[in-house]
Order: sequence, then C-alpha cells, then structure tokens
Amino acid sequence: MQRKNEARRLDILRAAARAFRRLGLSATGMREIAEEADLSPGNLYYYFTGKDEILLYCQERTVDRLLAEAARASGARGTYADRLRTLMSTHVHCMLDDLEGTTAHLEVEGLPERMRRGVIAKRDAYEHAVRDLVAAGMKRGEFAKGDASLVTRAMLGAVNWTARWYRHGGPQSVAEVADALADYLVRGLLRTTAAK
Amino acid sequence: MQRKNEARRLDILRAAARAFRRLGLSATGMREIAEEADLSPGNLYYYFTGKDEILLYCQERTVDRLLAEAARASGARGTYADRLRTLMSTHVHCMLDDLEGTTAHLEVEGLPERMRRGVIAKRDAYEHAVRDLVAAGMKRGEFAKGDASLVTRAMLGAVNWTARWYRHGGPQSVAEVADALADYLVRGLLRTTAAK
DNA sequence: CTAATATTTGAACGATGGTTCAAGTTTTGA
DNA sequence: TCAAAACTTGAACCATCGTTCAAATATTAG
Repeated sequence: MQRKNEARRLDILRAAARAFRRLGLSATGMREIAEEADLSPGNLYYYFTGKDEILLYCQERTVDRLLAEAARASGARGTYADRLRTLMSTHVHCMLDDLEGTTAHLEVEGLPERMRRGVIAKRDAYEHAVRDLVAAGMKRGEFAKGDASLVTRAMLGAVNWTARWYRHGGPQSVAEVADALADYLVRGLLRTTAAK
Repeated sequence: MQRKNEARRLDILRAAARAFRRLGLSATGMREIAEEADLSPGNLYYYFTGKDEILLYCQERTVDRLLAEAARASGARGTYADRLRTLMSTHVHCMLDDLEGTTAHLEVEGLPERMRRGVIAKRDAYEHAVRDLVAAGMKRGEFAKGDASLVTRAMLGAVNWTARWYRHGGPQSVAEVADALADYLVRGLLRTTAAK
C-alpha cells in the first residue's frame, strides 16, 4: 500500500530528527538513524536515496513550518510588536518542542551545494518576512528607526541559539523561555523615552 | 631552540584557525590544515598530538580572549549599559576580525568529552561574567528587572550568530555591525517609559 | 495455496580522514 | 668538520561512514 509506505517514511524522518537533536548532526550516521527508527542501516535506502535526502527533508519540514508561521504573522491583525512577539515565540517552540522540535535548519552546511539552494531560499524568505515586519513597524513609528536587517538577524540569532542551551526538564518550560525571550527582543525595538 | 618551536606552533594554530573559518570545522581535515600552514600532514604530529589538540588550543585562545575582555568590563568604570555595550561589541570583533577572528568556541561538539570540559568551564565563566553585569545593572535600577540569565543568553546568541551571516567585503564593516548590534541588545535592557 | 511483489537484512565495498613511521634532510653544538 | 639532535616527508595503516547488493523473509493478489 502507498499509504503505508508514506507513513513509514514520516516515521523514519521523525526518528532521524530525534537522532539529530540528541546526538548532533555530525555524530549522527546512518547506523544511528537506523537504530532510532528500529530498522537495519541498509533498509534506509529502500525509503530514501541516502543521508542527504533524509537531512534535506528534515530541514524542509522545519523551515516550511517557520514560513507558514511567518505568513500568518504577516497577515494577522494587531500591532507589529504583538505580531513579532508571537512569531518569535512560535519560532522558539518550533525548535524546542518535545514532539516535533528540530534544529535541522541551522546546519545547512551538512547538505551538498545543490540541495542547499532550496532550503536556503526558504530560510531567506523567512528572514525576509521577519524583516518586513520590523521595517513596517519602524516606518509606522511603532519601533525606533534603525537597521531592520541587522536587528532581524540579531533576533533570529537569539531565538536560534536557544537550541544550544535549553535543556528539557530544567527549571523553565519552553513556553516561559519563548515568551520571555520574545518580550526582550521586541522591547529593544520599541520607541521609548529613557526613564530618569 | 625552544623559542623557534613555540613560534611555529602559533603559526600553525593561526593557519588552522584560518582554515576552520574558511572551510568550516567539519570540512577542515589535517590535510587542509597542513596545506594552509605550508607543511606536510605528518609533520603536524611533530608539533601537536593530533587534531583534537589543535582544535582545543584554537578554542582556548578564543575563549581566553573573551574572558579577558569580560574581566576588563567587570572592572571598568561607567554605567553598566556602557560597559555591556563595549563588551558585546568587542565580542563581535573577536569573532569577525580579519586577522585573528575565530568562531572556534562555538563548535565544542568537535572535541572529545575529556577536552571539552575545560573550554566549557571557561565559556560558562564568560557567560557568568556577562550575566553579572546584566544582573548588577538590574539591581542598580539601570536596567528593567527580568531574567538576567535568559537575557544574557539572548545577547550571546545574537552576537555569536554574526559568524553565520556576516561576510567580509560586504556593505557594512565589522565595527558598524558590532556597534549597532550592541546598541540594540542593550536598548532592550534599559528601564524605559513607552513613548506615546 | 502459490506465485509475484514488497520489504528487510547483514555483510561487504570504497572513499575519506586521522594517524603512524621509517627514512630522509636540515640545523645545531663542539 | 662532523656527529647528534631537530625537523620534515610521503606513503601506508586503520577506523569510520555512506552505500550497495544478493539473499532471505514477509506481504499481497489471484
């Protein structure tokens, strides 16, 4: 059955994502992915053409999710501050959540040039969407004027970095981190008059 | 002569750092380091016990530099905002400067457990120093109250991330990026009253 | 039940990358 | 000047990792 095959592929991708998250990209080989997915190494090649394809699908899954969230934020109502806050918070969730969390899109170097292109294009589109929110907020006067591109990269760096230090089971939940972080990042954008 | 040997080791380390920066950690092997340093692969083992040691020294050089800067910031005069700004700006310079810039400390996973410990300890000490500045500024009322630890990680994420996107020869200089970034990051800390 | 098809395996292949080493070359010190 | 020490090399060794493949097993269709 086609359905069965498709489902199995997804299972394997999820297992691979788990392995990548647990062991790191460079330390995760076909053998580790196979073990995490409960099948033999050779069997992986029945479902995928190779490691590159597995990694590619993992990265696209993640970046597609981010892109969808960015599109939602772009079309949403409310202040730019609110929309940016929820987008950044969601970004953190996308990476850290137990079930589907992935940091795959951060390690594009693991892909051969040819496959990289698509992921990078989507990643750029996401960054572009965030920057547009920042720039629009500046133009509208909601945010202080500044280098929207640079600030966007700063924000993305901060949220992506959570993958490096956040540990599940620690004192603070993903939601707490996500909200507090988004709050700080947007606070640096707001037009303000310094307190005495 | 001992002096000569010592100098050669430093030359090799600098060459290795260049190679790491140019090719990325995973794509840089002993053969690449050897070529960049103008000697044969086997000869590297006369100066170092192996790749791990080279990487270890590279990372320690970087993190030692950061630690020294943090110590200076801790002991300096001026507002916490000013001191944090210059520290973050210097951090960016440490990573991106043409001559000695290194992103080695970002890839600790490349080291075996045993060697990792020391680097991680120093990296934590650096983070601790930054957090102390943030916390002190909060306590003094210069900064808004908040989760000093989280904010510190956000700042470090943003500055470390520059290594991923900054390209030499682009429109903006390292100094411009460093200053603008530091400015944004500290602005998010300041006690402010929202503008109407 | 049986043949065709889909799935799975375990061993082996080839390339890559860290490392070793015996043999050379250069430098040093008396 | 000459022997000992310091340095350098290139080839080969070995482990790892992505990958292939022929054979075995499970599933499906008639």
